[in-house]
Amino acid sequence: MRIGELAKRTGLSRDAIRFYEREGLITASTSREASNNYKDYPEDAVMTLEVIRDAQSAGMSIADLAILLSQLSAEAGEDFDGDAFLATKIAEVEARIEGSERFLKTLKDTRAALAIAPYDD
Amino acid sequence: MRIGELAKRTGLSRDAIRFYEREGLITASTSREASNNYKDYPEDAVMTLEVIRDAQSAGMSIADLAILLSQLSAEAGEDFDGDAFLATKIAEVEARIEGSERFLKTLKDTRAALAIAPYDD
DNA sequence: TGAAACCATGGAGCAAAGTCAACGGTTTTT
DNA sequence: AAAAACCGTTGACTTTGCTCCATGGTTTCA
Repeated sequence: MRIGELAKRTGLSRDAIRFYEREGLITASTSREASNNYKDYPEDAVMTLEVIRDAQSAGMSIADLAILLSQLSAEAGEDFDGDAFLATKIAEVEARIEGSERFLKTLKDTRAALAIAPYDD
Repeated sequence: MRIGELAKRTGLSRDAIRFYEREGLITASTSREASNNYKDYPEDAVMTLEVIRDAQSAGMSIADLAILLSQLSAEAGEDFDGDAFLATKIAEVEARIEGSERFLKTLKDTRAALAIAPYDD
């Protein structure tokens, strides 16, 4: 598919998608039919971009994602030690979720406190 | 306390603490004993900085935090409508946690997939 | 058959969240 | 009493993750 459709389906801007492509997070075939020089993005780019979105919620950087996505598509048993990297990232994400949940509680408590006596001046 | 101790106790850099102070997230009394011009940070700055840390895990911006912290210390019943703001932020944080958890699952699945057949080439 | 909409590339620009360096003053340590 | 460690202020700089602009070619719609 072309970039416009991909943008529509993911809700990302074309520029963001091109940026991710430059960073190696997704790939597109370019020289296919040779006629125009439009790029052709594979169907699964949609899913990859969704993973990227979630990963950013979790605080992953683009650089980390480039490594992680190569792990995702790795054949089991590369010589690169992806397991240690994955273990580190899992721990980081878990820590972030914990921090986020503490903060969520702070927000909710604050809201409750403000709700109890909203106009007692 | 002085900035050095605060930095040590929170694990933040002095520069980061000064930055947060400039942004209005914490306050320090400056003209106290008039002798030196060192700032004096209150005990509860430690806790505030910990909240800031958690808030950043949750993806809050400094600008949002400035508003939120004023809510935190607000007397119940200000005329500013903090409730709507809090509700929005709660929804945002919840969405982020969900995204993070989806991503965490992706990471764990990936790790498991790589672990099953690590060296079957 | 145009006009409007789409595409690629390259590079400049931007906001956020700090970091770093320099300067001159103050405490603390030795 | 030095030296080392700390403090405040100012302002420039850095990184990250994009966005925006200009240019020029390609499809698609009316």
